[in-house]
Amino acid sequence: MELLQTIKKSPLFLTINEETLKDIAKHCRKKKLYKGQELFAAGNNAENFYIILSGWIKLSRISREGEEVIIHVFGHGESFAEAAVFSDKKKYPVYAQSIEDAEVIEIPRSFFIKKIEEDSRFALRLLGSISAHQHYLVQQLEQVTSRTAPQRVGAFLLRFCKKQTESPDGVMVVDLPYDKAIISTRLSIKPETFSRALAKLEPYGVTADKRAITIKSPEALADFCDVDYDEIPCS
Amino acid sequence: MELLQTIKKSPLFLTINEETLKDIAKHCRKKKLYKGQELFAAGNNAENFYIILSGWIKLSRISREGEEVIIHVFGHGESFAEAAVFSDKKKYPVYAQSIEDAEVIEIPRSFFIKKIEEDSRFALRLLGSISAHQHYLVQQLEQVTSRTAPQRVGAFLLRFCKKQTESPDGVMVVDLPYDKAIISTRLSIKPETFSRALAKLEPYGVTADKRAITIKSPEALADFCDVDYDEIPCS
DNA sequence: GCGCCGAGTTGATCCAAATCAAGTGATGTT
DNA sequence: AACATCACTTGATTTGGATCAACTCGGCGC
Repeated sequence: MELLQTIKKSPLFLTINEETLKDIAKHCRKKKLYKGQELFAAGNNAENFYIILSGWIKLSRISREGEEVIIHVFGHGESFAEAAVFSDKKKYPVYAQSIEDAEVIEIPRSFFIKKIEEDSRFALRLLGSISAHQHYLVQQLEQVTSRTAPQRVGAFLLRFCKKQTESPDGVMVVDLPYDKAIISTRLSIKPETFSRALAKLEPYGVTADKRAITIKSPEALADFCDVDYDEIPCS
Repeated sequence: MELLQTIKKSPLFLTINEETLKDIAKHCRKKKLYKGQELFAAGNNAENFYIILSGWIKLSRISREGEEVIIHVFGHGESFAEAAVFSDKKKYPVYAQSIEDAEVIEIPRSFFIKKIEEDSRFALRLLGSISAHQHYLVQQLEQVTSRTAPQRVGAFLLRFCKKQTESPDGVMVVDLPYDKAIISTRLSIKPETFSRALAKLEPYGVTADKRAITIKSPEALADFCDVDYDEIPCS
């Protein structure tokens, strides 16, 4: 049962025993979304938070002029909207939309509060999760404020792209997770700028073939982007 | 006893009874800081979070080139560093420094975890507080990404400055809380740009006299800055 | 095979903010 | 009173990214 497996692996439920996990699985709902479908709108009452079974969900704000700012993009196994659900106003501050066909687990606040009352570890797990989101936002604010477009693109490649291959000499090939237009909006640059920024990384051994990006020198790229090499997943 | 009064008023301890509040006050430490003193550094073990008794504390990151990015500034009665203390790594991700002579209440994580275990409302209060911080970061990311410098300055005047006076015809005078250099760094613009941006708000009825800013038409300013007028404190 | 559409790229130009430099006025020290 | 320092402002110039336009290429439908 895929839902139970995903719950088991979620950091939200670390250290929780199997019986309780099964009980949780019973109280959660699966929800399927097609590409572009809205899960919730900014201002909606925040009754549920979510864990992703498949696909990608983007959280965004939209200005009065219709300009979209992507705050975060979440993928398989990740949770989101916890902060909104436990905020004082209990309203979603952002729009949630699926980038492609997706499936999410919906966890009701009322149910989770009962769990917290039974066992405070649930609260601590939740705090851990929200803290990770907050850390990400701090990083993004720093990136947008003090890094150039090429640095931001390079940091994205190193931090958020799944490795396809990695050879002993350090050369790696990573996959862009979704359309370049989504990536560029997430990095707060325009698609034309994304193209130019990617091209500017060629001196650091970066070449692109559709969604497959080859990085000949990950450490040089990390240095250029002012990214801690130790922070890169699986490096 | 000022410490107890501040704790009483803190949203972290909303609905907690007087006896428990007194007990909490006993387990917390006061800490005095002089202007420019560092409270904690990025990477330090996060053992305590804080509530401010007096003065201002800024949280910032510093790039390899030494450029400072101010993530947030906190003032009287506000709490900070909760997320770091309850994160998985339990390390501060930012530097904390006092902008001027300040005094803070230090709350140990171990003590607070005991409180959570005794009464889950402590966890819910903490979640509310961290959610508010996260909401602020989302707003900042949106501001930096899609608003011009004058819009950001105007939004700051409306949202974060204490009202000195407000007359029946809507004219208000607000005070800048600290140096313009700190404000400009917080808004991710340079001091020269801050000066020019402030001047550009004159058509919206904004005039400055040292730290006192007169806003003849707050609603027009709110409209220009794409700020919800309803969101402005005490409007 | 052809036409259309979407995703992405490239070229030319513009502009908001940064950078660099110099100046002003208030405050603090001697 | 004189001088130094700090906070801030103003002027001139540069620049990274946006904007606007046009193009390329691959996928899809007929």
